[in-house]
Amino acid sequence: MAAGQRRGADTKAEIRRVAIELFTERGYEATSLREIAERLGITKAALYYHYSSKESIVLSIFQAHLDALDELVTWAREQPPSPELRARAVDRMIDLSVGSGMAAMKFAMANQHVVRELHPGKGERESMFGKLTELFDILTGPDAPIEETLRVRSALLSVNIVLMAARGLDASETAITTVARDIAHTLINTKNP
Amino acid sequence: MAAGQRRGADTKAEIRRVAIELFTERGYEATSLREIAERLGITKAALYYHYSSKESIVLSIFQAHLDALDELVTWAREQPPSPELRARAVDRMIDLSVGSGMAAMKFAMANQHVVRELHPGKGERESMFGKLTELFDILTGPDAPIEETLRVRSALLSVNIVLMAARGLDASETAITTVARDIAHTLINTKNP
Amino acid sequence: MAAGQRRGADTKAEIRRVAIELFTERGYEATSLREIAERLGITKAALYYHYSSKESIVLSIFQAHLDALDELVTWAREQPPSPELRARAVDRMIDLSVGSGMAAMKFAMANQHVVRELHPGKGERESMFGKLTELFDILTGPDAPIEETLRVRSALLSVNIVLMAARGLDASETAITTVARDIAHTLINTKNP
Amino acid sequence: MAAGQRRGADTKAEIRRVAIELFTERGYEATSLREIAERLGITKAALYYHYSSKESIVLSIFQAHLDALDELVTWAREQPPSPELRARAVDRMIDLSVGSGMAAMKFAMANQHVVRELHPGKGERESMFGKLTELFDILTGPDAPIEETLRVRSALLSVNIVLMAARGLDASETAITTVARDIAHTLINTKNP
DNA sequence: GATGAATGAGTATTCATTCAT
DNA sequence: TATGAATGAATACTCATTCAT
Repeated sequence: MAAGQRRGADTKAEIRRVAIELFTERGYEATSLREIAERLGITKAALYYHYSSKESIVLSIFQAHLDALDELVTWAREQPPSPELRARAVDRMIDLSVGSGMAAMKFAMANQHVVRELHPGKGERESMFGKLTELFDILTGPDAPIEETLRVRSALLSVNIVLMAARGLDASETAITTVARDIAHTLINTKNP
Repeated sequence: MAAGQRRGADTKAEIRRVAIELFTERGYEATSLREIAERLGITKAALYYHYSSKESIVLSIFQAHLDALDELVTWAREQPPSPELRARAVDRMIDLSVGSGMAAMKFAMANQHVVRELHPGKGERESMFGKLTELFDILTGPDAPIEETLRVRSALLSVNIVLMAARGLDASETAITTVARDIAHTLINTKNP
Repeated sequence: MAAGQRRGADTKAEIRRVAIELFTERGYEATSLREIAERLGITKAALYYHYSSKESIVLSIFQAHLDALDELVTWAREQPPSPELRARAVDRMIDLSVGSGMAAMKFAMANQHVVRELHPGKGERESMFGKLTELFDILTGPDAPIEETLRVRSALLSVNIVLMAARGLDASETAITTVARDIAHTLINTKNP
Repeated sequence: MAAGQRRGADTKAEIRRVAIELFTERGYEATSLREIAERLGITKAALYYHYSSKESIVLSIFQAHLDALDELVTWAREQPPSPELRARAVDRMIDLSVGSGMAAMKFAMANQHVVRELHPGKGERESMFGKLTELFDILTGPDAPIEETLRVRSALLSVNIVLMAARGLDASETAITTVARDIAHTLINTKNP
C-alpha cells in the first residue's frame, strides 16, 4: 500500500545493472522481468515505468556500445587504405571493450540471437552484425583469400575469445585486453605459411 | 484411421536435425517445441514419443560431443607433461569440431547458459565447462602467468572464434579448421613479448 | 520549476471533451486514461486532480442528460393519460438529443453496458435504463399488445436508429432530429395492420 | 493432474455460446477469457487450444452473419433498380436476424467498435460497416435528399431499434421481427411530408 | 508411432489508482 | 495545479508436459 518515490538511488540505472547481469548469466529469454524486479525489490510495473519493454532495457544497455561501433566504422570508412589501418582498427576495436563496453560485449556473446535481431534505428545496416560486417569488409577486400579474411576477422574478435577463455579465472580487465591485443596483432601480422 | 507408423525415415534424427538448426539460429528458449513440430509436420505429442523432454533433445545432440571431449580429457590426463602435449591437445580439440561436432559447437556457442547447466551424468565435473576447465588446467599449471594461461585457453577455443568470424561468409569446414589450427598453433608457440 | 496552473482554459472541460470523443469512438474499456492524458498533453495524475476516477468522468458527461431524462419522466408521470401524451413525450425525448445531449446519446449507444451499470444516485431506479423503462411504462400500460409496446418504445428511441443510420454521412444535427421526429410520429400514429 | 479429452460435448461450440453471451451482456473488453473459461469449467489454456485468440472467437461468431450479409449485398448489386428493390432488400435484411443471426446482431450492437475493427478477410470493404454502406448506397443513390437517405437506412436497421426497445421485455423473436418488418416497410413507403 | 484435448505455471504487458512533493 | 514514481491486480497469450485413445 502507498505508492510514490521510495528509492533515492537512480532506479533506471539499477534496473540496467541487474538486467545486464542476469541476461548475461542466464540468458535473455531465460531471465524474466519478475526475476529482475524481485532482485531489485520493486514490482514488475515499476520496471515498466522506467522502460517500455524488455527489449528496450537491452537497447539501453547496448546503445552506447552500438554508437561507439558506429563511430569506429565511420572512421575506418574514411581512412585511406594503408598497411597500418588494420592495426589501428584492431586497437580501436579492443578499446570498445573497456569499462561498460566489456559488459555489453559479454551480453552480446551470451545472447547472440537477441543481438542479431536488435535493430535500434531504422534499417538493416543498423544492426550490430551489419556494422561489424561493414568493418570486416573495409579491412579485407572481397577478393582476399578466405584464410586471410578469416584471420583478420578473428583478430577483430580477439576480445571475444579471450573473454571465453577467462571464464572462471578472475582475470583483470587489463590482462584480458592485453592478451587480446597481443593475439590480434599476431594474427594480422602472420602470413599464411 | 490407421494412425501410426507413417514416416519411414528416422523421425528421431529428423527431430534432432530441425531442433539443432532452430536452437542454434534462434536460441534454445526462444524455440518452442511447437515450432519444431510444425516444421516437421508432426504434433508436439509426437515429439514426446521420441524424446522425453526438451532438454533430452539437447542432450541427444550433445552426447557424442561430450563423450569425445571426455575421451580427450582422459587422454590428456594420462599424458606425461611434455612440450608437445599442448600442440597435440590443441589438434585433437580442433578435431572435435569436424562433421557433426561442428553443429554441436555452434549450438554451444549460441546457447552458452544452456550448455553450462547441462549435467548429463551426476555431478559438476560432468558438465561441458567442467571438462573444459580440467583440460585447461592440465595444459597450464596453476602457477603459470595469467597471460600464458589465457593464450593457451584461447588456442583451445580457436575454432570458436573462427566460427564467429565466418558468419555470413560461407567458408568451407576445411577452411575454418585450417585457419583455427593455424591460429591455435601460433598462440601456443608465441612467448609473451 | 514552478509547476502548476499552466493551462488557462477549463482543463476539466477539455478532459470531458477528449474523453467522450475517445470513449465513443473506441469504447470505454478500450480507452485508457493514459491515452486521454497523452492526447491532452498532461499526465495521468493530473486527470486525477480533476476527476476522482474513470467512472466519474463518464458520470460528469452523463449527469446533465440523466437529469433531463429525469425531468421528462417526472413530467410524464404527472400528465393525465391523454391521446396526445405520447406525441408530446416523443417530442421531448428527441429534444434531449440536441446540443450536448447528442454526444451523450452517441456515447450511450457505443457503451451500453457501461451505461447500464451507471447508478449515479442510490438504487436501481436511478439508472438510465430504469428511467427509460419507467417512461416506457407510462406510455404503454402493462396490458397493451406487445406489438404496440414495441412500436411506442421504438418511437422513443428513434434518434438512436437515425444516429446509426447517419454514420459516415455527415448529416446535420437538424436533419437527424427532423427525420427522427418524423419516424417517431409515424410510429405512434400507425395502428397494427 | 492428468490431461486428456474429458468433456464429451463440443467444446468449441460451448465456448462460442458462453462467449457470445458474456460479450453481449458485459462487453467484449470487459469480458476476460478467464471468466469465459471459469464459466465453462475449463482452463484458459484450453480456450487457446480451440481458438487462437480472443478475436478469433468473435470472428467465429460473426463469420456466418458476415457471409450472409455479403450474399445480400452481392444480390442487391445485381438487381435492376426497381421500386420493389428496397422492399425486398429490407425483408432480406430482417431475415438475417433470425436464429443465430439475432445473437450476432445483439453482439454487434453492444460492441460496435469491435465490429468496426473486424476485418476478417483482406481489405477495407470486407468489414461489416463497409458492406452495410455498400448496401445503403445501392438503395439510395448519392443525390437522394438526406432525409430520404436517412429513412431508407433506418429501415434497413429497423431490427436494431426494435431490439433495443425489447430489452427487458421478453418479446418473442417473431414479435420482434414482425414489428421490425412493419416499421421498415412503413419507413420506405413514407414520403417526406 | 502418433494424435487430440487438455493443464498448470509461467510470460510480457497494461491499467486504474495513489501519494509525496 | 500538477507530476514522478510507484503499486496490485488484471489481461491476453505461450509453453512444456501429460495421457487416453
